[in-house]
Amino acid sequence: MMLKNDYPNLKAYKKSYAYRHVFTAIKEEIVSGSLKPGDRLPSENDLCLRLDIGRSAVREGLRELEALGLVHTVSGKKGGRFVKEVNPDFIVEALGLVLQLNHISFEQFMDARKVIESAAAGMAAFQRTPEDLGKMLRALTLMRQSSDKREIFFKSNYEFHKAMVAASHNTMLYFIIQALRKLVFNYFDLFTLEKIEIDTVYVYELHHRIYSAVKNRDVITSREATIKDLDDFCNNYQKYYCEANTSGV
Amino acid sequence: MMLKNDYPNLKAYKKSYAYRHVFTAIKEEIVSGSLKPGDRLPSENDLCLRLDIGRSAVREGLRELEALGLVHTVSGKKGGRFVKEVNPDFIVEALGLVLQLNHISFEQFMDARKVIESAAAGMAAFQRTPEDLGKMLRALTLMRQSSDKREIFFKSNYEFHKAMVAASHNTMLYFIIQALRKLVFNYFDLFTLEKIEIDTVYVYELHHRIYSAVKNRDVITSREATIKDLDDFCNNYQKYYCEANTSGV
DNA sequence: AAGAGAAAGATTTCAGACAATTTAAACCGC
DNA sequence: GCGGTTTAAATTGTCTGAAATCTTTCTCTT
Repeated sequence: MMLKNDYPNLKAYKKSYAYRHVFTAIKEEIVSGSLKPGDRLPSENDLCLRLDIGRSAVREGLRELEALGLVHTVSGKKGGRFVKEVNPDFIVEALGLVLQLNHISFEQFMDARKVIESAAAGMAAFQRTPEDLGKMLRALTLMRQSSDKREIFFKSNYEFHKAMVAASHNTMLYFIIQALRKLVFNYFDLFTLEKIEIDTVYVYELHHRIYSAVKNRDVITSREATIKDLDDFCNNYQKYYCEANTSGV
Repeated sequence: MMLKNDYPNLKAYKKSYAYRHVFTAIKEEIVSGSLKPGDRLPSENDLCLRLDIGRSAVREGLRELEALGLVHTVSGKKGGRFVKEVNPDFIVEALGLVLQLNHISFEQFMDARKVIESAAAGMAAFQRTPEDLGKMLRALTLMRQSSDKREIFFKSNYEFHKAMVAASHNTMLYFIIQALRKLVFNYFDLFTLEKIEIDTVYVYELHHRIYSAVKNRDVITSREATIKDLDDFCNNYQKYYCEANTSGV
């Protein structure tokens, strides 16, 4: 037997499956930087020719890349596959699955956030640069000015925390925390969030405390104020969540 | 025109793409629990018939599930797709991409681990139950007994930390930390790790300190000893990594 | 000039055939 | 009967060609 395979197959990828080869080949190009965010991948047919692989295998490989959030697909003319910006979306997806599959409660989730974000707050107080402080201050100022515009207030609150975590200068931590923040909106009852009333003056002052602590390199206060902020959020959520559950339907 | 679509299409999924429908449908079944870990999914052809969707679309949907680590594929007779145990593998993948794409250094990565694991150590000192202590003690005992067997020593070290993090009773934190631990071996120079010499008596005593602190609900010591452990690891790695780089090729 | 409609270029889907992989059963030689 | 070999079966993997769909762009009519 084994006549067909007497000679080595010219397709080097044959050690594994073809779709896997597509995945690793393109991932390599992205990781190495020869494909940058925004770049467009060759069309499916081009990839077929270039890699000497059928369309279905190419498509499956691309689908994996898409699932991992490295590329996104646009259909239609001028469409194609484009390399995505590095983003925490896949971490959000991954942690979201953990959340769902383990039926993790809101409290437990928030506990995790508290310890991680407060740690980042401590690091920020150590590592912050004047530029970091500038970004935080801009977001803070916007918070004060937009106390009557809920949307903008929330947005600048978000930006403040983003700047604060960035001030820790730890990219790993930054992505994990960003992912956890996004997760709140993806997996917990948004309707309840909508109803939460906020004392904008109080919230502003609390955030100003965080800002001052980071500025003064006061690790302790920076951590404590961050925990307080998340605690308030947690209590508010539960308060309104309970009210909704005991009164309604 | 538009004669064909005068009547609503019976395929409800048509709001989106077919492969997406496959993905969400099966993900739902897994999340809801009607498909449990170890269960086998219907074969590709069955899914084609059941969902009234072509095979390539079914395969692309399944490929996404596989990329997210929800199922794994076995080819051949008796093969098929099987639901995987909930595991941190896809978090590892996600964080690994962040690591690679941002060219995060070993030091920065370890800094992130330090703050998160020490936080978990603090929580463990609060939350630990007698059962948790039992698991930690078993791993600790194995460490002492296997001080001359490097493999087993490392393994029980790993188990000790696993038990410690589990004692925090925070599943979210548990998965994140497990993922970070695995990441070390996936993305940093393993050869250097191999060469690290360890003072097993010292390491044992440090871990015993962690154990005692958790047992005595001593949050501060629990955190500090955990940081010390990671610091040692970090220093050892860098020491041998530097030696390798300055002496060899 | 504006809007409807056709064309273009890409992805999406489908159907069907064939290849590869793995397991299980059938078949032999002894 | 036993052990090894061959064959068959079930499932995933791959390839191909055609058609459908989606979005942009151009064109033509009004």
